[in-house]
Amino acid sequence: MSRVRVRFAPSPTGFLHLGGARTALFNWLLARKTRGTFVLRVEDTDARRSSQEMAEGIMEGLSWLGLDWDEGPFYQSRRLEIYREAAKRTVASRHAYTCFCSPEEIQARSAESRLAGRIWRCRRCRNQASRLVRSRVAAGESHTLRFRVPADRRIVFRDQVYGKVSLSTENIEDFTLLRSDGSPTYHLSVVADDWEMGISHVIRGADHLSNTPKQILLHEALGTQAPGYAHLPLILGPDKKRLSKRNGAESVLEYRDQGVLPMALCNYLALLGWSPGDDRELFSNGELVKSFDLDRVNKANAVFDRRKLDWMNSRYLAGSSSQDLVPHLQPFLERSGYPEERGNDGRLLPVIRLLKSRLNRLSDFPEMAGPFLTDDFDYESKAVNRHFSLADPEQRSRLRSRLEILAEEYDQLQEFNLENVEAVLRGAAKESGFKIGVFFGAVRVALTGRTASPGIFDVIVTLGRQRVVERLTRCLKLLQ
RNA sequence: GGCCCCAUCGUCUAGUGGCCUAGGACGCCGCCCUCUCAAGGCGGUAACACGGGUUCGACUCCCGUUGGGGCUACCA
Repeated sequence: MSRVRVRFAPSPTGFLHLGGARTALFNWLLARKTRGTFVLRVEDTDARRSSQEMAEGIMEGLSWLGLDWDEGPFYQSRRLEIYREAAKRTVASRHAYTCFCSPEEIQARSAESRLAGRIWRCRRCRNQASRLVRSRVAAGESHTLRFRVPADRRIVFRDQVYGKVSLSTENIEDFTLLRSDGSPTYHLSVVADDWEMGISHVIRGADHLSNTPKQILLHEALGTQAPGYAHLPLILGPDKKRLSKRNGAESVLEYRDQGVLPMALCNYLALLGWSPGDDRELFSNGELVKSFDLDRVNKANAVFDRRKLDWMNSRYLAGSSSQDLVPHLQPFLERSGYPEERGNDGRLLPVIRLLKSRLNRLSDFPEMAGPFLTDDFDYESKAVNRHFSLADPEQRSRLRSRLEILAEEYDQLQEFNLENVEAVLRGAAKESGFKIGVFFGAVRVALTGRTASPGIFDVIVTLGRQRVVERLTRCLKLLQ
């Protein structure tokens, strides 16, 4: 079997959205699984709509996801000679013809044909004598190059996902090869490049399924071998409509900025349209590569479900080592005003260890970690009201003195470890006469300002003796 | 409109003629664990779009209907 060479060929006219990322991922997975080559090609033949910024954004997205490419980026705008050469050959072999119709003219006539349920052909230009064509071109008349789609042929190809697909040429219009400015259009450049770059498998969205016969026709005309095709079902937004700006088609970098881990997104995307055939859902990068198989790709479109992504992300967060999370967490800490935590791993790591299993997104961390990173955190009024504002003055003073004693005990404690801390706190609760939940609740508020936190003993040990004593003492005045 | 493709719980999916009184996951609900909140464990809720065939037997094969998506550009 020949070497696998696949490509991801985004058009830099928009962001790398979920659909594009999934296409890139599947190409990458196949390349890595087969030890093949993953090529990045930027399809920027439409100069008007393409931009270098978009291209860079797409590459940033790919890099973030960990989808590294082996060759490229190749820009089609810098390979125009290849397409012009290919175009020339189609003219020489009479597979293409020069069309002098104006865009307006064509639009009107093709709309007309569509209404009649037919496909449009430019009968006028299709069979013009070549001498006349030459003189009109020489006279500077604006023109395009069109593919001469043969009459009444059935194009049949085998798609690795969809199986046998067939289409009659009666339903294929004479598509444009070269624009009036001489630049190639999509079909020409893909076909020329896929051949020139030795692409073995074209893996792309199913929106190209109907385009494939045109490209096969073009390969025929150029005398080149068509690659294998595998079309991927589309990813739909929550409303079951196609992904659009308002509907999940934002850049994947948005997910990064919202605190999604790249591996979590890859894992989630992999399961959109593909399944391993067993019950596994959480994959390491290596397992994904090993398990991936084009033959197990689904045909039906899939709806993107943010909640499942969040769940998966939370599993990755919980399963990551605290050390590995540090760099991912840094931007969120800085954004929340904890820039001093940079490089301060010694202080950060225990907090990550404590909180990582409760995070859904990286962005949840600063808020949750507040009481562990600074003394200047807020006491939730709800928490203070519920746990400190005891109506009974006797209870208030009892709680107050008990917390005061607790602070003293912690201050004096020999070794400030989990066992000792727990023993002391349980003892204090017992002595206080309050129910354990009530007493622990008060301590929790005193230490974190919240009603919810990790296990109180872990909180105490993570905060450390000094802060615990300080905070217990500090909150006494709330109980005056 | 024409052509192409698709169709299992709300969502992602397993299922390739009998193993299906349809399995897993997210979500949701309940219980357990428990100092709170998560996590975790256990249990529950919920689907073969519809109608015809084929067959001893259809979620699985065929046809149609309906629904959805795609293509129909000098966009990709």
